[in-house]
Amino acid sequence: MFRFGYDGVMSSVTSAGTAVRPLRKDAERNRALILGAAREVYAAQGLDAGFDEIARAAGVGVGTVYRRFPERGDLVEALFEQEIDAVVARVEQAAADPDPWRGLGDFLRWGAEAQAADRGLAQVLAAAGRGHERVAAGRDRLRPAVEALVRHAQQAGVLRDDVTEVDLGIALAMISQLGDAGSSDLRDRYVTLVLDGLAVRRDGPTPLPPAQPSEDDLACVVAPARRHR
Amino acid sequence: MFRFGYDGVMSSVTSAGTAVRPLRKDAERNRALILGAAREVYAAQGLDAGFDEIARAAGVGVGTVYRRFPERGDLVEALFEQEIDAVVARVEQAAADPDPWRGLGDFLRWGAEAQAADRGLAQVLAAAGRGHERVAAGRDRLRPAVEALVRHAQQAGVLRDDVTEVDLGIALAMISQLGDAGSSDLRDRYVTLVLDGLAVRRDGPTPLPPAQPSEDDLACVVAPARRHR
Amino acid sequence: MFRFGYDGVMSSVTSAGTAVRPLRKDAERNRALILGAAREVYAAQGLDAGFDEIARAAGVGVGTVYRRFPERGDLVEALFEQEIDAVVARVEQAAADPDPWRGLGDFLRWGAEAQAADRGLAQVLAAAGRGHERVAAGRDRLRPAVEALVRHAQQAGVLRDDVTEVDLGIALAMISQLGDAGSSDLRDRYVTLVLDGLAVRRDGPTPLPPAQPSEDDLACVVAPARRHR
Amino acid sequence: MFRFGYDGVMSSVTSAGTAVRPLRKDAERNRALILGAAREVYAAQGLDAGFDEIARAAGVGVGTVYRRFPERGDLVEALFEQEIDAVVARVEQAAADPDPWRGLGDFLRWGAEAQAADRGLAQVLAAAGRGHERVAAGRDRLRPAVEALVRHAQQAGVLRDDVTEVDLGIALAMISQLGDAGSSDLRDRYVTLVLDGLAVRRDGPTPLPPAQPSEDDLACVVAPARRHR
DNA sequence: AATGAATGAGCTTTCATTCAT
DNA sequence: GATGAATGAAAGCTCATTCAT
Repeated sequence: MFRFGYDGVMSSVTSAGTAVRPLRKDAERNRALILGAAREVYAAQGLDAGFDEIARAAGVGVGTVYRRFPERGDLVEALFEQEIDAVVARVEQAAADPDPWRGLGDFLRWGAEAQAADRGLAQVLAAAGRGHERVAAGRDRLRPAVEALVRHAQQAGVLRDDVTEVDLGIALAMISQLGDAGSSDLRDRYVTLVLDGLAVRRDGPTPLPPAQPSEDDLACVVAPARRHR
Repeated sequence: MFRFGYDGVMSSVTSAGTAVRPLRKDAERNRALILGAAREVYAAQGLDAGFDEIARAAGVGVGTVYRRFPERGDLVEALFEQEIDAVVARVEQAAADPDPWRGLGDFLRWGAEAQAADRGLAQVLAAAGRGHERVAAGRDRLRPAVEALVRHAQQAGVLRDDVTEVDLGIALAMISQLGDAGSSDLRDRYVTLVLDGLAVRRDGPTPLPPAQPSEDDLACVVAPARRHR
Repeated sequence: MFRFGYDGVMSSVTSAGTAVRPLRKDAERNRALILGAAREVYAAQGLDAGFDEIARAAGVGVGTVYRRFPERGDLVEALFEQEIDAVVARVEQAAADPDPWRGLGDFLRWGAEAQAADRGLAQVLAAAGRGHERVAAGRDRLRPAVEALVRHAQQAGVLRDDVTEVDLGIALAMISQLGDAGSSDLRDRYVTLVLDGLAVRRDGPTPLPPAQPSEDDLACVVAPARRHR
Repeated sequence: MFRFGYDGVMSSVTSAGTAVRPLRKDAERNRALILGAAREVYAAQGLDAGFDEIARAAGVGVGTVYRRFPERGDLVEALFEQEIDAVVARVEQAAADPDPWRGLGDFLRWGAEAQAADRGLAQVLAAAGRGHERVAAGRDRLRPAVEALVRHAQQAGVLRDDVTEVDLGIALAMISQLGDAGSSDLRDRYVTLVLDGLAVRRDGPTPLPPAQPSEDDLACVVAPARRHR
């Protein structure tokens, strides 16, 4: 589903392969607790959540969070690094689909759901260019996978030739604007619309689920960019 | 261009026609000052800006802002009411275009620019369902105009039949995710993509400006949902 | 005795004569409360005391302290400005003494007591060169008075000619090292020693009070530069 | 010059001769490392420096510092014990000078420099009475030496008869107020002043180096009791 | 015994809202 | 009705000390 589990990779080796001194066992455990809690809290509240709250959710002291992630960006980066793995996996799966168009659609639908379920993920992914080393490294891992997905679909003649890997990322960002309020069906509706825009050619529109968005779906489907308290 | 001017309508009468006790002249003047300042401040900083800042920009005390708009939502609503007029005007202009497809495209392009230029507008529009009375009233004025735009385009056989007025609002919201960092050309690229999705049928893709989004356009085009400090 | 009272000067005019917009009456009252509390707290604990404590002592919220004195230095400066008035007054009184030597001695003895009674004063005076505008202004007011004191004593042929106003300040700083633990008599002992160093010539030592410093007077007379917790 | 070297005395036996269970060899090594580091860190930052910093400088864990010196005072005491040896040596050298006045002066000048060079030493010496057993023991070793110095100078008729060993300690403490900012010459100026106060009689003032303390020497010569941040 | 990770109280600072003037 | 000073809860962060490894 849409939870990104801790991948179990010992953090003594970052995904990029850089070797660092392994953490003590308890420190490692806490690091994992913190990342897990951060994911949960960020998912629910977005990246603005305070360290205090994350610490409480993780069952550790604030100091511990600060020790492990001296600045907020460090935590976001570490989270990004974990989540990027899940995204990469999903992209590769999509690229491997014998029907490239279905693969592409599945990926976008998944992205819509994942971002709807995890407010923080959407922000982290939107930040995919900012931040530094590790985020860059994450993007470096992501890029080839998305490129493959795009290439396959283009070679199959279903995805328009003038879009690139970057465009797919931006499409995902636009889709993330669909918040978590509406139904999954409703989100599909707009993913389908975007997909129709990405298609090489169409003889007619792809049927849009659901039948009709209700009058106040607008009210509820758009991501509450920010509560107006 | 993308500034929404104060429409001059005495606020002693809401657009919906409800009569309320008119404000003293100086109070009315302050109300206008505050709304003007709010638009300016919200445009630059988004709806998170504090009342303090708005008060300073308006040249009044914070207390005055609170008296006039007891809660933040009230101010957003009042702003929405003003801005909705500009949007309505733009939609009507679009609907009047002899070429309905061009009208639709022009409107979306305008919406992309307007929201890029005014961070608060994007949030206000996204909030188009929340809030109560006055927002509802605003939407009531907006709906027919957008419906006309949609109907015209559909009757001309260019806009797919399965989209409604609501879908256009949501499309606008998705587009608002494209922040103000990239070029206008870059924004057009994605508006074009969405338009291609909205078209009834296409024999091929509409050329996308600009030639190619650079690798880090992703970084800069997506609206910084929130700085991660 | 060694308390420096609020001088009652409306703070709408700084001692240096610069005119500023007068504070609202209640703000002025709070300002005075804060300064009074700060003096009390600083006297007892030194300049390291937190704003929280001062706010509590003053009976106002922390925010009020921050509003009035955005950074710690501002508060110290304001305090310095008030206290400098008391010092100037004392110096002038000393300089007016028909017996210049007695005047000088009285002043140093007073300085020893005042600094013993107010740990913060000692630090503020020691800072007499650091800090900025207002401190500089304070020193400018202080200098002529001390110069007069020095000049009178030198013209009377009792104070050595090779010392200046600056030396007196430094002597005071050295004396401040005698904390508040010992008796006033004990402090006098060392003031007398310094005075004997400042005298033009002596046929013999001036009698030192008290008879004999006890073995552990050393322990208790020296200012606890810092508790070793 | 003003560094106090570790005297090499095995600390398994306190200077006072009390036998305690000897430490394991590695523990003993760590103890020495910690003391060395503490001296260095305290010299630079004063006694407020945290155990963390000392541990890092010593290359051991904080826990080790706490095990060896359960409270800060213990470390200060141990340091005092080491440094007292250097002071004793210097006092004895001064007392042995054929010219007792020169000996006394040299000692005070040395004390001024040593304390200026080592912010922690000044505080440790000022603490010469607080703390318990070991400090008392240290003082017991120091006292006779200083008494000898005083006695010699008094017998030679140059040092006033009404001062004692204790007074010399306090004079040193006063001198320590002269920080490390000014020149050595400047410090000499005030040592000379104090010496003039200690002299039995003078026909005139001893020339004070340097010619004139500049206006802002006051600012820089006085030990910054504490930064006001 | 050594280690350094964990702790959490405490201090600083901000800011949305209230309220005395 | 207008003002902006006051408020105090809340968030950020540090650091002396403890304790699991």
